[in-house]
Amino acid sequence: MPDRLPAARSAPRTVTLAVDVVLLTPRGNELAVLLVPGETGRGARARDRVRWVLPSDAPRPDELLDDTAGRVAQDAAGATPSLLEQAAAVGGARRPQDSGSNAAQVTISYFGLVPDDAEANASSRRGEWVGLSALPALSQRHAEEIDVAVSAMRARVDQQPIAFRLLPASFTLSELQAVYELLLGRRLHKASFRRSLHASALVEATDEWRSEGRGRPAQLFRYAPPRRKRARRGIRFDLL
Amino acid sequence: MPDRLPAARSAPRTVTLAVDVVLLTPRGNELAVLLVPGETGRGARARDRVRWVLPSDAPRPDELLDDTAGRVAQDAAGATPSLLEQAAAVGGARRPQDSGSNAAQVTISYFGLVPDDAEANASSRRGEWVGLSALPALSQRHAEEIDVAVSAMRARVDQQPIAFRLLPASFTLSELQAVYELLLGRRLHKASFRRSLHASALVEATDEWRSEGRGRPAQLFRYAPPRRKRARRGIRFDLL
DNA sequence: TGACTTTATTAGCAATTTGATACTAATTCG
DNA sequence: CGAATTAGTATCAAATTGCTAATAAAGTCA
Repeated sequence: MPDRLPAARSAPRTVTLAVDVVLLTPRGNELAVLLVPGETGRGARARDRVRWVLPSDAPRPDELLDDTAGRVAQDAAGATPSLLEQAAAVGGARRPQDSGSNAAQVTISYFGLVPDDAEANASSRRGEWVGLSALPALSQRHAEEIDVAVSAMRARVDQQPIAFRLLPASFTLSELQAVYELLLGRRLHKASFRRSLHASALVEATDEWRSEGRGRPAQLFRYAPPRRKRARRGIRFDLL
Repeated sequence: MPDRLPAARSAPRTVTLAVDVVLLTPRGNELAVLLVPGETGRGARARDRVRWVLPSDAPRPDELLDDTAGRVAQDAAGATPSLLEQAAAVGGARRPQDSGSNAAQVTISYFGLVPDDAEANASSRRGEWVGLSALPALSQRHAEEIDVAVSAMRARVDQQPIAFRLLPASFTLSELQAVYELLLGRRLHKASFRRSLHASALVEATDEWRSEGRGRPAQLFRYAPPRRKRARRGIRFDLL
């Protein structure tokens, strides 16, 4: 009944845009996220204790968002993430703490995975890997972004074969299971894990074995996705 | 080895921001998406046939992205969507076709669900509901957005109880199954559907029944989510 | 009214999948 | 050699699933 708004898009509004990246890597028994030192400000007020922030930058002219995320990740981790996907976009309203800027702030947040070995070779890493269970004080926004990123990653774990992105070309089944447990944050049943893995034919055995100190040597496998139609299952109400 | 980029975020860059909304509603045997007539331009070149576009607008000053999406949806559908979630953000690079604008374009795309009955009461709808199987010619970008939105919606179907958003407070189990089949785009087995639904205890029976023409009357149920821990299942390699 | 159609709901059952425990295999350590 | 350790399997009961069919409660129509 009240006046309708015009169909045409209103005049474009300018905002400042930031691309944040939540990089995750295996670290011992849990996932770690890459944090970089926050800006301490030119004034260098010494009493300000170091705050940690997520790697972030604005897109450069004519740079695609995905490319910005890749650049931010490469710059911060000193390595190319083996997976980098968009997690969310937040904001719109003006942020009061953005003193000096009158524009609203929009943040596009990405999550990425960095394999262990890529990290080891990183010659130019900025920031530190911090275990998820021992995060320092972060801004509310960054803490939420990490939560959202981890959730988005976990939601993709059994939709896409992202676990293999954290492993080298050949790996043992125990390593694969450990990656899954790390990504999901819970233990998995060994026999069931191997049974469904074999049934899926996602991996193929190589003729190599690796002896890792004590215990029986493990056979090495490689990721070899079959090209078949995915079977459709019933609804999973138990996930609701 | 090469010079590292400075840690500090580079100077904020302004972009124009658009929020697109992919609204979906049940329509007979399939889902329909809400399209609005495209801008024909001031010059009104008559030979330009009407093109359809997704409802879209730029955020207003100090408006959160989610609020922008809600406003665009309300304005286009004449009703409030019962679900509205962010699907993706794309862009970054300058779009050549944006003549007159030098800024890059970023689009945040949302998907939403509009129940049948809300739609019926819509007094001020703009645009038309078009079945997904009979979409008119759309821009590449809008066609992709619809695909992404439908995929994002389907990915959430068995993660969140979004199916109930398309139904009134009480409904028959056949209606519920029909909604699921519509959302997922495939048929479901009746007995299995009811069995797992009952096992989940997501719905509770009312003492009402509805007679819908011929056939045995169906009992009405209401959505009554239990507050319990979700059971964790094994990995689903068969989805990869 | 009474047979027939239609839709809802439930039973029964075979096949598959899952979770748990235990068992065998191959290696290092002492 | 024997204990400890890690890898990989076997076995089995319980739970889940897909399917067919039975039963229930209406309408339709001769």
